[in-house]
Amino acid sequence: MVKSNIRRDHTKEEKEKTEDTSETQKTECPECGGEVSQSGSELVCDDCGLVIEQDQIDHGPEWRAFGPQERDQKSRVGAPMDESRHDRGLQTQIDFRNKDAYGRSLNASQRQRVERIRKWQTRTRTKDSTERNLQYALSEIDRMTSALGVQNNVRDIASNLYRTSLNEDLIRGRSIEGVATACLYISLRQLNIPRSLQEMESVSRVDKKEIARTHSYLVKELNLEVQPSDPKEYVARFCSQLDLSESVDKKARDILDKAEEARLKSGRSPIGLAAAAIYTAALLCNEKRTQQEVSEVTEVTEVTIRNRYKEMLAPLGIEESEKINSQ
DNA sequence: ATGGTTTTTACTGCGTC
DNA sequence: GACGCGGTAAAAACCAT
Repeated sequence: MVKSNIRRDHTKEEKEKTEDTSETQKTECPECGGEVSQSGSELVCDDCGLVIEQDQIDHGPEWRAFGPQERDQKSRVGAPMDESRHDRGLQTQIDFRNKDAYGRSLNASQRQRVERIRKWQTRTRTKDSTERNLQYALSEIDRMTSALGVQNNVRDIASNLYRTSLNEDLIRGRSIEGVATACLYISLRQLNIPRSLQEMESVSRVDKKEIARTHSYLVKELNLEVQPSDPKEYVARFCSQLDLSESVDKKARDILDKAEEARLKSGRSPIGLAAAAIYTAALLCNEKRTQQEVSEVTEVTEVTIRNRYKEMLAPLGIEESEKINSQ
């Protein structure tokens, strides 16, 4: 039901206020420019009678309540679904106590009955291999997210992704671990908090290669959009791992911006670029870290850092002399 | 499969502390 | 002599064809 009855006799300001919250923003008639008002489920021009909109969608509940208790009774919302549970946290729980709703103990036959129901409840909760698969995968995703120390929303997105790949029958012939890790990897990328394949490998039970393979497979099969990660997304994390100050962090981002202008990014690994930028930035800020130290936390070889660093020096023209001074 | 590009591995030489 | 760093060649990985 549309709240037309309230509309009619409102003063102008109040009318505008209510219109803001509703889905219609039109205040004047497109034909004659006259004032528009709500009539039943239609939006009608007061002057010419033109029906501007009909069959509007009411986003409110379809029931009516005449008091708080009634509202509580009729409301059907409850705890949110939890994507990280194999049944989204919607399973039925049967109390372990042998008491009825009033707290009285059950008699022998009732107790037997309840025990039988309870037994089947736990048996059917994870009813087939699919559900067991899901349960295992989700617990793995959970384990890996906490091992990586990222927020729980990542876990939910990864869980959801795993669920859809399971529904699409993409797991067949692949390890549950591999797919679970790939899902997590993709989710992290989508949320712009990327982790390198090495980092994924360190928390997963499968090797880098399989993660990468499964990742590209999932991306292809599910038509996901996973754009290459931005080197800047790694900077903050690596900087703090290296105990570098804010200014280095900022400098490294500047360097990456300049590197982008100089078209140095294409084809190069984002992490390699980030590593070199951090190395250079630390050098310029007199908080020097050795190539080896940077290499250790970024898991990029010193050779790559050197090569990127060398390339970056040219576009940073001014910086080169500075660098020579500091040495 | 293949060829081109990038990264890694492994090693050497140079200068500095 | 250990260390940081720059360089190199070859292997491995990666990518598009």
